[in-house]
Amino acid sequence: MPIIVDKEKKRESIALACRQRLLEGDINTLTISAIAKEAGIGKGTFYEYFANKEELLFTLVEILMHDYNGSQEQKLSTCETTREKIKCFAGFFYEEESRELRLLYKKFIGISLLHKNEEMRKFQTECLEYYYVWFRRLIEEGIAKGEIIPQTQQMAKGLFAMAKGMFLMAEITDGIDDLKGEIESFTDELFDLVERRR
Amino acid sequence: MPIIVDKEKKRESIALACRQRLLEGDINTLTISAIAKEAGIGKGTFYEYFANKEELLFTLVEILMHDYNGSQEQKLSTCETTREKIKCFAGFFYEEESRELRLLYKKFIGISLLHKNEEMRKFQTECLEYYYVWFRRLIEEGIAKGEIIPQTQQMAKGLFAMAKGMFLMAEITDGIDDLKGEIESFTDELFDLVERRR
Amino acid sequence: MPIIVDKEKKRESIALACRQRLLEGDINTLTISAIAKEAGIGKGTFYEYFANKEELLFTLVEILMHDYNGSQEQKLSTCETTREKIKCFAGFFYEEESRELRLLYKKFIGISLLHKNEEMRKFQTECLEYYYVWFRRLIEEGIAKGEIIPQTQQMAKGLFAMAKGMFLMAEITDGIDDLKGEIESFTDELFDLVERRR
Amino acid sequence: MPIIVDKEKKRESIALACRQRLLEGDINTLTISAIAKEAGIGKGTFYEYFANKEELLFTLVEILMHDYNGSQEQKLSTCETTREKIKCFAGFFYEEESRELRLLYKKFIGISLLHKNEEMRKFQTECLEYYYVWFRRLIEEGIAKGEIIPQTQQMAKGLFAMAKGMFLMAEITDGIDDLKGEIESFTDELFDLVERRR
DNA sequence: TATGAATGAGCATTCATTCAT
DNA sequence: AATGAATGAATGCTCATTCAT
Repeated sequence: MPIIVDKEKKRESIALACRQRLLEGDINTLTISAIAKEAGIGKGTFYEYFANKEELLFTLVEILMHDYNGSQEQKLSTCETTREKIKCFAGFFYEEESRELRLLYKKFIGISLLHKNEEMRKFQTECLEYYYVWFRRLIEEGIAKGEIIPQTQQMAKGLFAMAKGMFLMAEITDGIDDLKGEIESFTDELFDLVERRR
Repeated sequence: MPIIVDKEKKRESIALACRQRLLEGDINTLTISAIAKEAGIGKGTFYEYFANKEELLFTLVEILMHDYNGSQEQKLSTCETTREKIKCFAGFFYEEESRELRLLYKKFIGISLLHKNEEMRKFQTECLEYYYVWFRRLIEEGIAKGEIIPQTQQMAKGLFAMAKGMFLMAEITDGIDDLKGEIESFTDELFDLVERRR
Repeated sequence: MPIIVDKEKKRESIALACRQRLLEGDINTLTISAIAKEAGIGKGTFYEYFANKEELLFTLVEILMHDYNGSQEQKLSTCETTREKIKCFAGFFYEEESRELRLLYKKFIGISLLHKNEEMRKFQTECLEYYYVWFRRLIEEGIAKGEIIPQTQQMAKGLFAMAKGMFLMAEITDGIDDLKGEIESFTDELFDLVERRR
Repeated sequence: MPIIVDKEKKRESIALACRQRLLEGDINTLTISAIAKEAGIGKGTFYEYFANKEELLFTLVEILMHDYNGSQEQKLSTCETTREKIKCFAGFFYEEESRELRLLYKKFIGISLLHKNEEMRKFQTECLEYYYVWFRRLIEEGIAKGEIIPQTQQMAKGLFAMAKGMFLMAEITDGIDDLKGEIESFTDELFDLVERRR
């Protein structure tokens, strides 16, 4: 009888084996040979589990994202005010905890900007949707609790975009020294304006 | 008597010759051979004017940016309110006029996110500074004229980041249908909050 | 009690399972993986029944040839004159009935021409002998019945070669539109010359 | 100023350098690396002159064919009767002189039978046409000179096909010991039948 | 007996870069 | 100054075959 392997488990283990290399270098630097060596498998074996290098990247992001989401959900539940929750949420862009995922995400965006890859686009859209829905729910709760004014709802996407834009600017220029400060201060300013005075 | 060629002029003409190809495809797609053919020069000649492909890209962006800045300056001078000026400024991210420059800029960011290129980083920082200074001046003028409240100053970077983040999200996902609308509506909401009632 | 499988039966069923794929594509296109999938067996199992892909091809040709020979024998028995019999015999090269076998045979010849494969050569020789003996018997009968002159005997191989050559030319060039017509007309011309006037 | 090479000359020299290898082995055996080594060039250089391996094969056949055609034309001019000319023509299939070309031609047919290659088909059709036209002219001359009866014209293609079929059978089976004898004897038999008695 | 996971040798192809002229 | 012929390192990918179970 043949050896039966848990394909999904092995996929993940291969992806995880490349984690360090993928964080350090560019995906183009990571050759199939290197992947195979890193994962301790043969070159041909890689293709038994992935159709191409991009798929490996997807898999890795999915794993890291799944892990992160869990811990993030917990963290959010400890926040009291909406303002805190938003800040906690934005922590993705600067907290140590999400460093790896962030690094990968950054590269993801890079690839997306350079290549017209439909798979990638779909994946990015899904990620965005996922977090955006989450984010909007925070705002809704804030409004429901009377913490913030309803107009804030319209600003949700913009607030979200601000954090992302800030992060990316920080990544590619020397113009932003204190990313956390910048994001939080903008958020605070905005909240000072939209929060109901009580 | 040797023909004296204006090195800089030739550099520009070579870069400009690749404009179309660079807009359409990825920079990796554009081989040195293709550049040479496109510019009507020999492959070896390329290396007389550029050290590598990135340099050609820099040159092209500089040219397009220079052109754009001129027309943008004019346009801004016709705006009356600060709010209008900001919107006009953000037009970079969606106006037809800046389409080409935007496309290139997008690819620029992509490359910057993927590779640790010091040259690139410097260039990006300069670009950012250039526009950011400009942008802040708009805000300052608005405050001076009493159109907006002083706190807006602190929000300048964030507003700027929002537009950029919005643009990039639109580029890599299907989640933003109406980029112009999104940017303008956030700007409007914010201005409604920060504008001094007169 | 182990299940006793008729090895030969299984060989045939595997070969037959690949019939379609073998007719459509090149033998190099048909990978061992594909064979296994097509036959619903494991890749390793293939090697239990065949030493290599060529063997599978042999088996398939043998099966189809055996079937064809049966029906051909019947058909020949309904022909009256030797001329008709020869034509019926040559039908192999253009009749719908033998299409599949012909297609495979063609590929067989292709392989034989490209590779020095002793197995293949033996197989081809046997096939040739088989048909040639048959063919010569037809001629002999014709002579015995007084339909054709004895010299025809010497021409048997040539007539046979003509049909094959015609077929192969038709397969590899656009120079022969009406294969059946060409073969029959040559045969007729020849028979007009060799037939005893009665 | 750059080095200017006669592209056509170099193409031919590369093709010729592979002559031996191509005659000995299969075209699949001849890797690009081997070609490069054989021709004393770099692997990349091969692609400067040929789009793929098939093109190299074409080129080689064209060269050999061109050479052969010249000497064949001469030989034919020394034949007196049409019968002799036909035999001389058929010499292609067994004379020592055409051995190399024949070997290549055989492989050509093999490839054509195995793959649906439009380029190849075109090439084969052209070769066939070329020789066939030549062959038919021989027959026409024979008729004009009153050596053979007009019906022979109709048999031209068949005679041609016979020689080819005979040759191919000889190549792939052990059934034909004396190719020259077989072709000549069939031709003789036929000529005895079609030649005007004088 | 049957299997399918694992493998790695092997190949075509690309392209930045060099350098003789 | 300009050129383009030459190059070979580098890479993604395929697939027949093996073998532990």
